[in-house]
Amino acid sequence: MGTEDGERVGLRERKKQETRIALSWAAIRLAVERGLENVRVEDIAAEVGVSPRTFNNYFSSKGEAIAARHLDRARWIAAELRAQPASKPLWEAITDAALARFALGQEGDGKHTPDQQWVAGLRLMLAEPALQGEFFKAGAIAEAELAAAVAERTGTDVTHDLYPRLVAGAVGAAIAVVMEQWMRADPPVPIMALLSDALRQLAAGLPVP
Amino acid sequence: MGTEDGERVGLRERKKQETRIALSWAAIRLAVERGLENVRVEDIAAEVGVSPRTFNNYFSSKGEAIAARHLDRARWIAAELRAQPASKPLWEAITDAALARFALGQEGDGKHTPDQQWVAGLRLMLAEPALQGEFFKAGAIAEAELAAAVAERTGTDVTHDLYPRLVAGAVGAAIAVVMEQWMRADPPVPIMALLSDALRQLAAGLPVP
DNA sequence: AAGAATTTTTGCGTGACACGCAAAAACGGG
DNA sequence: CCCGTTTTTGCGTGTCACGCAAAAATTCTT
Repeated sequence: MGTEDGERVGLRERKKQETRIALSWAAIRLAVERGLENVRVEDIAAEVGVSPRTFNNYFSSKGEAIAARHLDRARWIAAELRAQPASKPLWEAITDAALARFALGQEGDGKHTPDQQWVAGLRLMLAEPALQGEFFKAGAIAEAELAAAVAERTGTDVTHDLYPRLVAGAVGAAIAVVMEQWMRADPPVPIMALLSDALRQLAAGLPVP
Repeated sequence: MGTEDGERVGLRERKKQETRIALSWAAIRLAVERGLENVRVEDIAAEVGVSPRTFNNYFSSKGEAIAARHLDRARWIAAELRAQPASKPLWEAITDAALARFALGQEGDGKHTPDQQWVAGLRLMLAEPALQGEFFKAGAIAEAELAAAVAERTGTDVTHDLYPRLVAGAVGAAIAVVMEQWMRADPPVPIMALLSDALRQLAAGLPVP
């Protein structure tokens, strides 16, 4: 066991992550192009230049592969919260953390969003019933990590106290609602505005408007 | 078409609902007893006295069958909210509606809970990764109905306003957290207490305790 | 009440999938 | 440059979801 914990990225791990991500993106791209039903596992594997059997070494289903990108992205929110200065009040920190993760796709100029692919994937996951389960499951995993981060920050206990998971759940729900709303806003509205608005309402106790 | 809208329950629909529910319960019971992996669709169908093919006329997967009971139960919360007097403030109405739906399994006497089966199913759905997706999906459907009820009551618009879905999402998350906490509370704690506490915290803006 | 018209159930066939297992290939370290 | 470990791959198997059309059941019509 040569290196300690600090440098855990063996050149091998790196490679694995790369194919993992490549498989995930390939799955999304193909599903968006031809529709989920017209994509076989075989196609995804071929796209990445890997055997069909190998696909199942990374993901146990098409849906999991597609949701993987969403999961990774959602995980980062918890990490971002931990990175916030401890002095910042909780809700402010949460808002900043969430906003930091969504600083994308909001410029209206000619610049084509690089995450257009991700948005398409999101739209797909919300539309296809076969994917919705995986989508929510990913959200739940991210919420668990967020709950841990909240517990850390507030000095509460994830297993005994309701509070951290309550916060994580509410925030997760808010993000989900915001993303959905943002995707079908006909006169496009900046996602940051929606998000900070939603979180503000949450922290205000969701009073009847 | 003889009867109006009032009596829409044809004797036929009734029968369908019955087999649907029977299939669902059978799926839960078998999965709880032997573990999900050791239950084939064939077994569930046999249990109800119906052909395997018919099972798939009702549910498109084992998971969906198991989650069906949860879905039905969750749906009732929206209905219960609509039944609350319009004069009651929103959060009070929501709390009462939710509590009404969970007035079960909380007596500590020798009486064996009739919903023990349901609790076992719930535990199963949270434990088995293959079921979690369906579980959350059911929650999302119920949340959508709850959002509609909230919109009705508050005079907001489900499609344009963030508010009703925000409330529904937060309440859904709270219920999920409460159920999870309740199921693994070692000194059993009444679910009603947990639930009203969680909702109170929500309505208070989730201040750091 | 008997036949007609729906609706539901069923059987069969098909395409796809997830996964266990063991051989083969790739890779990293000494 | 060879050895041990990890990863990839091929193959076989059991399960599953679903389309389709015949058969059975149930409701409606007159």
